[in-house]
Amino acid sequence: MAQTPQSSNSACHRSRCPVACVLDIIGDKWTLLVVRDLFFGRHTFKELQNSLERIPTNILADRLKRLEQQQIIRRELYQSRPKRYRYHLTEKGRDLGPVMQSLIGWSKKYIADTLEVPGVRVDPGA
Amino acid sequence: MAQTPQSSNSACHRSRCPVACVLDIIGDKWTLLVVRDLFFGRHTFKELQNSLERIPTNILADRLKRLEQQQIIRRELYQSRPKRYRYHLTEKGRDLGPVMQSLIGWSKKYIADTLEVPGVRVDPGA
DNA sequence: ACGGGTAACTTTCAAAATACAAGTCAGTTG
DNA sequence: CAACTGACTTGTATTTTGAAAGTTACCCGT
Repeated sequence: MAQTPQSSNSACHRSRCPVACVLDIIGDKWTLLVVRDLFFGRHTFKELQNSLERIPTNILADRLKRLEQQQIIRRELYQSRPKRYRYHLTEKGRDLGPVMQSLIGWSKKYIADTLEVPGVRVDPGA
Repeated sequence: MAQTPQSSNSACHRSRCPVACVLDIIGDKWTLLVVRDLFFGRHTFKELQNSLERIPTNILADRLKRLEQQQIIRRELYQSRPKRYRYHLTEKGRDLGPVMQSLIGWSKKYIADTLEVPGVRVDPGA
């Protein structure tokens, strides 16, 4: 266990209900889409920005910041002369896989005409 | 199958990704908390309003309206002289159970000091 | 050295969503 | 008839969002 489970729940303000707490972290329209893209092999700001739903760049920057604060993702400098970064899911982030899967399962049952999801791309270097 | 799975996905505007589609429906801070309360035995407007996180009444009214439009819940008049309503999950709504469970699972692993969740109360009359 | 291009953001500002309080409405109870 | 209840609705201030443009740091070709 790398990411210290049971770390301080500073983002948890509305109540101590586990559902409310997790929604305080990922309960919005964009956060889980960023996580989805990280699961599916997009890692740079540009790649995330160019994904299907065209997330506004200010929102993307904000969500990446929050996800990093929550230790759901990690930012890694992969080229230092023009500084370039790559984002990766931590163990805590990868553990959102089941959440993603359950959402996809519900979607496929109840929402028509959704796209086939590619398999999760586990990145080799993590 | 009562709720016609694969019904029109009118709420699905950002993209055809199943994750994006489902987030367009339940991707906000309050919707899943209302669903949680319905799972756990709260059914009237007043009961939902008095739950742990004290959702503002205008937001609650709005979310109930949307959830009903999506056929995730059903509104039932249970007393007609002073009109009183009860809200219930449909099959489509109850099928959000696994989503809720996966969220709770993640929460228990990564967020400290969350409350114990009571078992889901399956209401007898549904 | 200059102009153009790229990645990763940040800033600006209008529009939409949220939060809080108060008000409405139908009916019931004392 | 006055007070109360449940189920909302309305008004308004605050916050978040979204779209576009701007910034910074660097590379490349000429």
